[in-house]
Amino acid sequence: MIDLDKIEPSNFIEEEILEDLKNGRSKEVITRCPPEPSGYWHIGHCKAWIIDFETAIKFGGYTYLRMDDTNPSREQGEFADSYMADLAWLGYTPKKMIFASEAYFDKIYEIAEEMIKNGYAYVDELSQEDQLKMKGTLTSPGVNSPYRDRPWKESLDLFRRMKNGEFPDGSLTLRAKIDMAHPNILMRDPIMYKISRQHHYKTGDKWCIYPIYDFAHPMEDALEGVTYSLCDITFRVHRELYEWFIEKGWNKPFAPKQREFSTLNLENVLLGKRYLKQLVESKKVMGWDDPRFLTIVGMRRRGYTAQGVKDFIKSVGVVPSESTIPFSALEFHIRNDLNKIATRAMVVLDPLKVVITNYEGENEEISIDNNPNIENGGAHKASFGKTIYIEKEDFSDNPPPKYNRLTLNGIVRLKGAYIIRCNKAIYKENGEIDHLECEYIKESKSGNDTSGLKPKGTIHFVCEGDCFNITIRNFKNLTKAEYLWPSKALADGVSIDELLEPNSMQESTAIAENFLREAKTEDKFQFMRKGYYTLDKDTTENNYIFNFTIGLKDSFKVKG
RNA sequence: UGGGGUGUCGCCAAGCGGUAAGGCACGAGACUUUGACUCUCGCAUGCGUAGGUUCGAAUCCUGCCACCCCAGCCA
Repeated sequence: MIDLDKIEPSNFIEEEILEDLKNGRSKEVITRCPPEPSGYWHIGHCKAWIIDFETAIKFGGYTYLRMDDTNPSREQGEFADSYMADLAWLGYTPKKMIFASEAYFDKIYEIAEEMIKNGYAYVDELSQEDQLKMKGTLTSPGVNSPYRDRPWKESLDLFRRMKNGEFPDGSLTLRAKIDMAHPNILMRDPIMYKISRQHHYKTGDKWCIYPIYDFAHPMEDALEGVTYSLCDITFRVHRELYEWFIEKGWNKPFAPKQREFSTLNLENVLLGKRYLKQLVESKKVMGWDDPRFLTIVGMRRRGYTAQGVKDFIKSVGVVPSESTIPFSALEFHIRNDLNKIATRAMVVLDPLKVVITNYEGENEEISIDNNPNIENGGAHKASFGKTIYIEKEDFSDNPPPKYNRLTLNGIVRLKGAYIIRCNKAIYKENGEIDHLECEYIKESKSGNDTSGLKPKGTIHFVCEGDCFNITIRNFKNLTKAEYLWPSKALADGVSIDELLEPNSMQESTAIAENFLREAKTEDKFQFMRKGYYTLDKDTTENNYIFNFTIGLKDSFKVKG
């Protein structure tokens, strides 16, 4: 049993729940994660699901995964499995996976009949256009339908015949009898059931009438025993209707509560389903799991961690007010988590050959810590020898101020190995550097340094004979930085080609220490001094592909 | 013009009548065999605005202003 006195509510919803629990309004916290199975989840959905699960967990309750599949024209069954996988990745296990259609259609229908008998609902014969005309406007009241006050027996008979398929699609509707002059337009006799002969992926052709969200959702919540139905702020105005249906349609001592929080708005991120779909279908990206997408599968392939995503969502907070989050806030949490878990490795992205002139014989073994931030994090073997490669940018024959790397006649430490001094740069005919000639300081071996030398910098390297070529997929933001709101830009008429950042994915080759051959798909690494990378699923034995996840912070600034 | 929601640092966000937490970003410095990490310091006389109540107001009251959402047989 949870000790209520020990719970610290972290937002306004939790405060209310705690209060309910303490005064007996609620006995337990049961939430639901109700996707409409019609597309892939993205980081925006994550916020809602994380709140659903975390809220329940905090109070010792649980969460159902409920497919909100009341509209046969939109849903496809193929997504259900992907949702389970996405939740598993986020680290959540639903109490049960439920298909609303399968589990509740019969009961919701019975409730509708009861409501007709109690005078709370009627069958309307008005066309969709006429209903719209009589709805009124934001500032003027609506007009009652001529069928509004027909005897309940007549409505019940018509409703049953609707169900039996006696009327064409769209000809009749079941409407809630509330108030056509209500200031909240949603309360002006909203539709509860429509006639639609579309094939449903789950219930097949069993039904030709389908309940509308506003009626179906509160009934599903109630039937399921959900105590807190958490949703985004869009539904704030629906709350009044939700409560009306609970009162008139459910009317039992227990009643679920709907509470709302604001949606997640991330700058520079394209999330609209139709736009992503367009990019996938036109092959401008690799698929729904393209690492440039912030779909869950995309983030996963990019190398983001579930923990990082969760930390980010939690940092944003649960409030009812709209907010806009800069992308750097997400990056901070991803980097932060990766720093804790990623294995360090040495990879040279842009190689410059270095010959150690005073080194003779076989390569020798050196040791690289897997992660200096983890106590007893272990280490792996690498090599040092006659020929090595360093980054081109780690050498300069004309160094800017405060340059801590290798210079002509300067010294630098090779990570995990020796201090070297550069004696000579050999140039090609075109003036570019071809390779360097350096000497190593024998008594400066890592962990055993008696040289007394104090180089200002440490650089990474790989050793010939103990390395292999890998493919790097470099990513930039999918859309141009000047479009803070990509979806809005598209809606405003900006073309997709104008919006897209050119060459946001580019492949290159790099040289990696042999240790990386052991990498498995989705393993996460920090290529020291460069950034975080993860092994892509496209990897083959002869072609290791690493996706660039995110760079390290870099406070070195070259002036001028 | 009706109804609902929201306004606290560049961006999030605590605050719930006792004198503005924290994080991101940014800047300065220390440390460092990753220019990472870590650490230290700086960063709102001010809480949309105008009044009022109070010994005391971001918090209570009143008026005004700004922004967002709502008229699918979508969710």
